[in-house]
Amino acid sequence: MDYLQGLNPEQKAAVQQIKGPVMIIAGAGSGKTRVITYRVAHLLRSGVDSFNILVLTFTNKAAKEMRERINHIVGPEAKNIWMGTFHSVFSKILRVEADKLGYPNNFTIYDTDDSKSVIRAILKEMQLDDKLYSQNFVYNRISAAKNNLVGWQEYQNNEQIQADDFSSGRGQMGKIYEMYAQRCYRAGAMDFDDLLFKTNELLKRYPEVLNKYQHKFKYLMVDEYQDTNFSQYLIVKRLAAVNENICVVGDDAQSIYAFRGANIQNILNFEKDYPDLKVFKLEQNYRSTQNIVNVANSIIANNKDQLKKNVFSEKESGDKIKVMRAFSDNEEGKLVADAIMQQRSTTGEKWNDYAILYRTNAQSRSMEEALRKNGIPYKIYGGLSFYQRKEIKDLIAYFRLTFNPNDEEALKRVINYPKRGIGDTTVDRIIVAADKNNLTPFEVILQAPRYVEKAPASLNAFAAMIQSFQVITKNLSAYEAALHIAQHSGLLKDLYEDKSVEGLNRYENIQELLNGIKEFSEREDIEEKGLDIFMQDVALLTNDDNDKNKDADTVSLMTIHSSKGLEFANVHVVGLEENLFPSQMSLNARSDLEEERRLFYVAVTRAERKLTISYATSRFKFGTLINCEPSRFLDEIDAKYLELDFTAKPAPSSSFGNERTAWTRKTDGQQDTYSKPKAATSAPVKTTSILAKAHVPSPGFKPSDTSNLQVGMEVEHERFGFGKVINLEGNKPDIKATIFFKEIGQKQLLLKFAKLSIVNG
DNA sequence: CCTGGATTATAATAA
DNA sequence: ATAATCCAGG
Repeated sequence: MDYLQGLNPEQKAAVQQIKGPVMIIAGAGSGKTRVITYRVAHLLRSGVDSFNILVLTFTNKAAKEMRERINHIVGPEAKNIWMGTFHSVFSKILRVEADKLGYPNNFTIYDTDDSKSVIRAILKEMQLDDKLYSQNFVYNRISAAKNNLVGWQEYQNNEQIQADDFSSGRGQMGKIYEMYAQRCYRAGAMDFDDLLFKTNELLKRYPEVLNKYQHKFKYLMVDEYQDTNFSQYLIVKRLAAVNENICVVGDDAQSIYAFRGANIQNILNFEKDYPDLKVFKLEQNYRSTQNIVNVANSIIANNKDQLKKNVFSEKESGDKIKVMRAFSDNEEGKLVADAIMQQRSTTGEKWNDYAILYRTNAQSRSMEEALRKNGIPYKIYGGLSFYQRKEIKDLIAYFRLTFNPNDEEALKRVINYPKRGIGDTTVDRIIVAADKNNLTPFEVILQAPRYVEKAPASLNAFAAMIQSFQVITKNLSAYEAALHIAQHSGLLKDLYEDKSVEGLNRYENIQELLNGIKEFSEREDIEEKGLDIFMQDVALLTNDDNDKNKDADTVSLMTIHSSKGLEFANVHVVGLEENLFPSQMSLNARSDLEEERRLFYVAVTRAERKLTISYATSRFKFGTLINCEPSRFLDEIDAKYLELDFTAKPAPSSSFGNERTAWTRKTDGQQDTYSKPKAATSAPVKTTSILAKAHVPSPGFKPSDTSNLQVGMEVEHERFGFGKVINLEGNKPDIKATIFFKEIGQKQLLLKFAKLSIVNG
């Protein structure tokens, strides 16, 4: 097959330029993926060994799609090509080389939750103001530092950074960063940013390792180059330094990951780093109608920072862009669902031809509800992934602990789940002892009586259980090992006994995970199939988990970020409101606002034939109804491309009770936002705490020994006041007393907890 | 040590 | 609206 046919001259030139540095500036819909896949095919056809090619992408979705397409063109040889996200490719390399950096080769990968949990623990220990040092702020600050290759030592020694931190009253940041790095190191764990940060360290400190990979990856390709951060940029630069066969593909207009440290300068840097590079510009859009492309161009024209290019379409001009106004978020969902319903019935398109794109995951709810009411099948991409569910994380934490007992976050997660009588107090003592004696928490537990006061016997049992897992999993397949751990940890039983709907669901999820592991055990295309191997990639998996419904005909719902690279015949972009899109957080800096605008550009350019934009004049946020203004982005579009549809009327009262109340409320003139009144009944009931404080204990109040308490005795309780014992029941440590208090009436108390002073007996 | 109700923070985007 | 966290009470 001649793969060069069907490419336009510029595309063809880019595909054929396989030597030296190449930059492809690819406008939206210009056949970028096509060029990359064909270029790989061309490399192979030109005699390049498939083992010498590395293709880097940003999302799992992109990597997967690219692999499928390359498979399709070049056949089984595609398997040998290294292809994946930055994170997955370099975690594989670190698995081989980690010992050089002092990490175990089976290091754990901490996900964002793990990282934040470590930070939370550190902040608590340091007793810092959690307003000033919020978990998110600290996390983002450390992440940004790592993405710019600033380690904790440099962080502490950098005057500029220190000055910034001190002036914002956060002088302890450097110390927190240090502790965080050391905690992770002690736990044998790398966070997401470490996967890139440590790769840089590796390539910098070990020239022979760098050399090895420079010669392995003789040909590099990087997709979405505009989204690389400094850390990624430097890895690529280092790897490419010898052969300089590097091809980057990107579109500055679609740079939407600055929040993750992406630096649009990397595209400009590229020209400086490789003065003899060849640049190709793909400007013809093959995806969308002229109207859609024109609208996109008119949007992006509002940005100052951009490379010059002229994206154009030669398709028909197409429909105008429809703008719908709704009165609430729920009504917006209804309008969208109705529009899809109606259009599909006249055109006979498939559900697959429709996508709903939004700025934030939280907006999916009103859309989902409306689709469900109309019986429209849909699939949500992104959001909470399968591997982020609590029960899945719990079981995986057991796996993690088995292979890396120093994994502190996994330990904290399961040490008392299912309940085995090891409470927070004991865990805190273990951590303190670990810090003091420079041990890992698990090492402390192994010698609990020596380090931990009042160590419960269950600690021993717990350690023994984990050790038994370590032994047993050695000789079992991944599936058998996983099942063994699920059963013997007690987790499976705990979930089985929960007969609630959610409990049933959780149990099924565990079964699903086990099934997934079983499939992995039975794969024939890989050599090693232990549970430890399965575990290596789990932290990097996102939602493309078990796509058993992959081919189902459904409407797609996703954030604009995750829609990048995809295309749909009909696209609804919803929630075009000030403070939502553009996001409120973006209004302070021009650069942030421009990124929002590029995001809007990405959204618009997903559409092939029909684009519909909508906004609501009010929506619920944090359970409160707020008023919304239409987005400034709407004003930026030349009106000649738009068709306004403001026919929607406020919904009738019956189905939108909430809103009706809200509107009525508003006309009171009392308030312009409205939240549901607190349940009226709750007001007068605040029993114990209010009443209890009414009693002032007698001076010199001291709890008595109540082991010989008898019915009829009079006692005083610190808060409940004076009372008389009217009944005693139960056995020794759990004796329950029924006492009639003068002020508040009858109460039942457990003697081992209640502090009672015997007044007379 | 454990539980459930009250209180509080949270929703900007992804690996 | 809801998940995480806190805290009193058992």
